[in-house]
Amino acid sequence: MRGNYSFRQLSSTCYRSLQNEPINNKLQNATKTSTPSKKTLTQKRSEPKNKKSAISDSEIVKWNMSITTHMRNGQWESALQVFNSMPRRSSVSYNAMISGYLSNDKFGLARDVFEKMPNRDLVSWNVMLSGYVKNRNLGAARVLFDQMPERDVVSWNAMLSGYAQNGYVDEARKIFDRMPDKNEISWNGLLSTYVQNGRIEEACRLFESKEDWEVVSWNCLMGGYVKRKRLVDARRLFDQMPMRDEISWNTIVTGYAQNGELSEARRLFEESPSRDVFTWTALVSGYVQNGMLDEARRVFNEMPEKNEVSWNAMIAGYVQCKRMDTARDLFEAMPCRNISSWNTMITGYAQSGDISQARNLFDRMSQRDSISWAAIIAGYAQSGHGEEALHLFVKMKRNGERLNRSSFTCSLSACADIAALELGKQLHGRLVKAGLETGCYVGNALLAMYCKCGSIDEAYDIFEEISEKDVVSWNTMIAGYARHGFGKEAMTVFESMKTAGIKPDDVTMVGVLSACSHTGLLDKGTEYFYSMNCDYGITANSKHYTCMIDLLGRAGRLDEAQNLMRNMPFKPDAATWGALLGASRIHGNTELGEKAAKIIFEMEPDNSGMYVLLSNLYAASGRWGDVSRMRLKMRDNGVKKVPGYSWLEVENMVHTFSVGDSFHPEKGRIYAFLEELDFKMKLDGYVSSTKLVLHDVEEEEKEHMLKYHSEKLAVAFGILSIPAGRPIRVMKNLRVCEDCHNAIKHISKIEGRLIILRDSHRFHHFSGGSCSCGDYW
DNA sequence: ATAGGGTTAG
Repeated sequence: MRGNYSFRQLSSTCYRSLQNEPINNKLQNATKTSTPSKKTLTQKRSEPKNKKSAISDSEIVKWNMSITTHMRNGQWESALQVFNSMPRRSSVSYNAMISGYLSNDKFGLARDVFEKMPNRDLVSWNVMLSGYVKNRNLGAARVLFDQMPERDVVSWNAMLSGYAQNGYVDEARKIFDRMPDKNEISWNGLLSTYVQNGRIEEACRLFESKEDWEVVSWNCLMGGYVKRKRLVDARRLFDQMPMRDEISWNTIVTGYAQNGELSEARRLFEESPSRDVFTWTALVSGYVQNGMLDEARRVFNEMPEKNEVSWNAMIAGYVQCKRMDTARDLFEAMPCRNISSWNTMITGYAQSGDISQARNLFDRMSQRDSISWAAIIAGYAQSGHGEEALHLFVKMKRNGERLNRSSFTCSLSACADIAALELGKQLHGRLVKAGLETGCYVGNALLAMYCKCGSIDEAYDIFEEISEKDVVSWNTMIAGYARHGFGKEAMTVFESMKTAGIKPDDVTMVGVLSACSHTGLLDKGTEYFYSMNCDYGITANSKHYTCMIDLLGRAGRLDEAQNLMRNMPFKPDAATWGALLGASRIHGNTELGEKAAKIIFEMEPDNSGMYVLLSNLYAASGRWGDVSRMRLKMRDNGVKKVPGYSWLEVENMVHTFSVGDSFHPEKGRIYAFLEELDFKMKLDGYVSSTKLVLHDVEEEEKEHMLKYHSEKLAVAFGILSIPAGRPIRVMKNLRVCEDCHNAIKHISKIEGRLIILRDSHRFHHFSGGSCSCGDYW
């Protein structure tokens, strides 16, 4: 219980800090660091003026060049020293400082210089404008643009590019139309607006409306075709181009390399007049993406020069093939690691299940970006460490890290895993505030979160709001309804999916079949199973077979289930045997259950759930000797029984309970209430069924222990602390036991409450004395 | 000193 207790505290920390944490940490820090330089800037204003005439303009030019050089090398402190020690400064000196700060990502410092600058010229305004654009602060950019005393074509082009990069195609077009004079960059700006925002047909029309495009624009349009995998169109442009530069060759090589046409990529690579790091890297990455790792490595070894990106591409190749040791060797060997290199390794470790190595690297990084955070958060979320994932999300916010779609979706999936509905809703709110709730990627994450947190109606609302549903959206909704036991609804969604013209895939059919299985629709499920190959060209995989065996098993057709299993085109895995074991349990077939469990033990000696299932099966038929042998076997094999616990959220706090819990501060009230309930339940006809306890104890003792099962404690606490009329949502890490299931049905009737219980397998909606699973789980 | 195109990680 102590272990769970720490989980409770951890989770409540997450909640509080998400609500109260200051939003402007980063801003405050930024102003803090910039304060001293402000002072030095103003101090130096009182320089001796008499020297002014002694310094020639050509001297000043030398100082200015020194500033630029320092800034280019990233030494902005040295640049500031030069600037401060200048006897006289031209506006070029100021402009060099501003643009230097901007290219070193010191936006605040750049703005300070700009605001302190005595006589701004047009370039100063333009530099600052590009700074706002680069910082994606379009509003401020537009204010500055409107304030400018005069504008040249550079100003207009900067504004145009700002709108383009942020997806404001129509605004960009307006700027283009209003421009007093246009140059080639303006034309290219409009073209790239269309290309960058996926409006390739408009780009194409614009391109055809004018002759004499520069090579940049040819490359831009060709790149657009490559991104949309329209290789034939890209190649047509490439062949038509009046002249080609290195980028043209790189673009077309990349196009073929990324689309699996490696031999054509290779041919053009050999044919190109010159090759730079980009060309080489494109080829390496092409081989990597096509799983041709050895060929990739050969090219990589031949490269005349490599940069970080080349190394990262090669490392990513090994990561994809789960060869983490080789990836690590390269990572250690590379001379110029950047954030991406670290991120690639972290992602690799996280995906291969080695979360501690991932965390190790994450902690060792000197600089992290939003991808590093997303990678580690996703790593924890996907390996079942939802609490730690959310903990890191909060930490990330506190560090002032910019939240993006990816960090949100990872955290939403963590919420889904631990069923933190309230936190998930807060994230939803923040997504809307940040304007990031659009797009089906985020929509799908929200949808999955609401499904897994037991809020199926809100899930459906989200589902309806996703404007461009992809196959994942449909699959998530179908699987969501299936897990909640709403077979009819799942079928309705499946039908509308087909009407909408979305082709069901193998995942869809797993959802559909499990919907049938969770609702007991044997005939419908059988029909789908046998017709899906003919109807949608989907060949049944082991998951489909498992659903089918589950469906037959639940219906009591254990022989047919076994037959199907014998005739499967592949070897049954642990999940398939698990379906058979579950069916044996429901129908009390100890012999078959024993057989299935033994096979599962051989496949997964660490699966404690199976030991418990089998023990319970023995206990149910009074075979106590076998029960104790199981316990010995578990001990000898070093398998720890996962302790059962349940949890629920009340006012942003997660409360956790386990069997016989005596830690909760409200335990007195809870236990008293349970006694009271017990009395009422017995009047309602409840008889406690003790056959599923994993202990050989006296009958009375057994009943006592059952009464204190974690889900009962959690439900009792929920009724006491959640206002009437609102559903009580309880989660349990294991499958709900039969006695608790029975008891909660009575409780829902006696108290007139809707109780939604998520166990490790599915959802149960209890109300008015019955459960949505129809006692089938 | 300011505006436009190509390679990696999610």
